[in-house]
Amino acid sequence: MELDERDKKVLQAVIDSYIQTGAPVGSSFISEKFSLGVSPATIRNIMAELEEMGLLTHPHTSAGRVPTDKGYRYYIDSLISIERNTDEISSQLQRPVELHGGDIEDLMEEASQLLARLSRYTGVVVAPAEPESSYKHIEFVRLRGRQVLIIFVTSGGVVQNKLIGLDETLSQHELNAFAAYLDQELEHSTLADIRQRLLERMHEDRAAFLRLMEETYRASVEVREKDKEKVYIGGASQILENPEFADMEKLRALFRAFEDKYKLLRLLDRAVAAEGIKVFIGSENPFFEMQGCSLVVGTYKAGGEVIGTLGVIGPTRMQYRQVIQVVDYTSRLLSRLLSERYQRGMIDYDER
Amino acid sequence: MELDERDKKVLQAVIDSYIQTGAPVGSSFISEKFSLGVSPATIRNIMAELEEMGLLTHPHTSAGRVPTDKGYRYYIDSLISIERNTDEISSQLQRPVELHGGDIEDLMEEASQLLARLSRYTGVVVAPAEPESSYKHIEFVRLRGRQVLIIFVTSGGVVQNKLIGLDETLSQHELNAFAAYLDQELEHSTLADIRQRLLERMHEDRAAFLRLMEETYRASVEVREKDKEKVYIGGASQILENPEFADMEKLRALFRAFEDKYKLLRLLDRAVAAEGIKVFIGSENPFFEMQGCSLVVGTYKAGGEVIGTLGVIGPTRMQYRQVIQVVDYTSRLLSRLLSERYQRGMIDYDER
DNA sequence: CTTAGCACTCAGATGGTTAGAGTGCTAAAA
DNA sequence: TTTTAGCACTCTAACCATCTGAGTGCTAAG
Repeated sequence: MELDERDKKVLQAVIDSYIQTGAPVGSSFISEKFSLGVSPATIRNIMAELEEMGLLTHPHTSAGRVPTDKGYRYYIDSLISIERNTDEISSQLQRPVELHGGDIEDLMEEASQLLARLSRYTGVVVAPAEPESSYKHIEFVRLRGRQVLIIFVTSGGVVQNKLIGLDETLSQHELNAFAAYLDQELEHSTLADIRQRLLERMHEDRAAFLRLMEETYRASVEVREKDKEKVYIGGASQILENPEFADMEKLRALFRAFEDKYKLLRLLDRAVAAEGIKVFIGSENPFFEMQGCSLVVGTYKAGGEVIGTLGVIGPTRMQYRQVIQVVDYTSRLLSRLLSERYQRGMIDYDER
Repeated sequence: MELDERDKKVLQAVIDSYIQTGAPVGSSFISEKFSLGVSPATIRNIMAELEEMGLLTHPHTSAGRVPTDKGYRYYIDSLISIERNTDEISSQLQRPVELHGGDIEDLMEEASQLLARLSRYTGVVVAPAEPESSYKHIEFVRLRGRQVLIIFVTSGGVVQNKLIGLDETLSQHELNAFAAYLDQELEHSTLADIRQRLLERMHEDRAAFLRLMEETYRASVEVREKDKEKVYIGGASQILENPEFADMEKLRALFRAFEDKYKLLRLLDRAVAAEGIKVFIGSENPFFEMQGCSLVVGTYKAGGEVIGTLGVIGPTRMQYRQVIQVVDYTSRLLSRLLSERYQRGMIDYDER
């Protein structure tokens, strides 16, 4: 695909205009608004070339040109230069953004909403994966009656809790003893190990604690599941502002996709590999069979390590330049906050 | 408002038909399909009366009749008899529904999705309020480096956790001692008391624990906030299936309302007072300024006490009879599960 | 290689006509 | 007095024809 300078300029002009207005772009429009110093006729010739290469299309004979997915791809890969300039975004905000979620869940929720607010599309954040978490601590708290609260803590700081009712009364003392026993038995085990060992123990141990073990086992399973599932979506309603979603069929498909968190997750996770920001355009993505939708994904880190992904979903006709900046900005912001929070006292982060 | 038997039958016929088809109902249609033994002309006269009373309207001169909000109100209050018959719903399901969420959050999420699935509209569940929770237990777990996990447990079994980084290293031993100290100090205090006392102590105590106290204080504040906020919405996309939401403006307003959880919460909470099932039609509700939307709300209980609300949001033209049954069914189901879960060993619930 | 000129195409707007559904009213029938 | 048949009237939605304008593609001249 060899485009000379002028071809590139025309392609860029068409895509920029189309992103702006949403209407097919005609040759005379380009010739007038962009000072390329050539007549509409020449522009037409170039457009015809670009169409031949599959970068533009025609809705119908007498309409202007519209970018294809391939066109957007080229646009993003070669034409726009993204300024990694957080200042530009910061200055758009009346006051510096603050995320202050008390716990991680709140923080993720807020981050997804921030993405939505800044981009005017829909924000998505996938909670940190906890791949190598191991056993840290268990606690049984006796509440009124025979209720016992199981609190299961992993080395990564993930807490799974579960309220159960026992068939017989156990004192707090007995519970503590049993917790201490488990702490000792399971120290440093991985989640998989824990499950294995608990199963073994359940065949030997006293009946009184059987139920506790059983439930601890379940809690350990749920740690994994819970973590896997968490996808935060912010500003889903914003996407309705875009005229491209006037079509009910499309809209329904999109919202169903939002509800199918598992698919979204797989989609977002593909971006984890690389550290930069990735853009998936329209049909490019096999997991998200949504025509007309693009996705801008980035990652966030804590303590120098990539631990999760976040991004923006919008129509293919998206303000890519701005959105890429927004994702970049938010990913840095979130990374900084997480690092501050987790590592205070260990590492000094001073990139404010 | 005195309607004789025949008037009522006509009103019911009109509303039933309209709910079914979504199209304005004409006099001849009623006369034919419902065996009232009168001619269309008579039906027309009756319809005119009903219109005068504000129970029906006219989209335009030559169209059939459509119920007004007032009409629906009358319909629900006086015309439909709801069979509290869970069998009818159960038999609609291929297999009995099961909710099996590991923790409460999962359970609520599943319940909202169940509501949506059964009703074909959108399900909403408000998490149990924890009005009178008091202090139960605190735990500090040392993770790697200077990270400490604070686990704050209330008497109701709500767990708030928070990961912090300290400026200096404290041993697990020291942490335990401090936790024991707090356990003793704060035993049986209400949340408000705790905050009060922590603030007092923070002026006296050793600097080393100051940070811990501070964060414990914050955690106690967040328990409250976290609880307040949780609204689970299931099947929001389902509402798109209804033709009445083809109007983008309406749709946007609705989805924005879904995102404004706080408002939803206030709306749902109004239903807590009474135990039965309530229906809010269209404009009847001041908090939810949505024309064209109705809400069917119920409550759920644990151990005989009402602890939360749940409901279905759909268009005013809603299958009320079915939805009321669905809400009733789900509320019983959820109540039973919660009771089993919380109270196992204390009370025997055997209404399966 | 560029550009002016021109015929051609097609979507979308405009407007008039028609068919059909359903009403309200009146006067006759029960 | 109530019900009903009959009929004129109203309004929507669908259909069709027409028109306009935007924008193209092609050709031939610059």
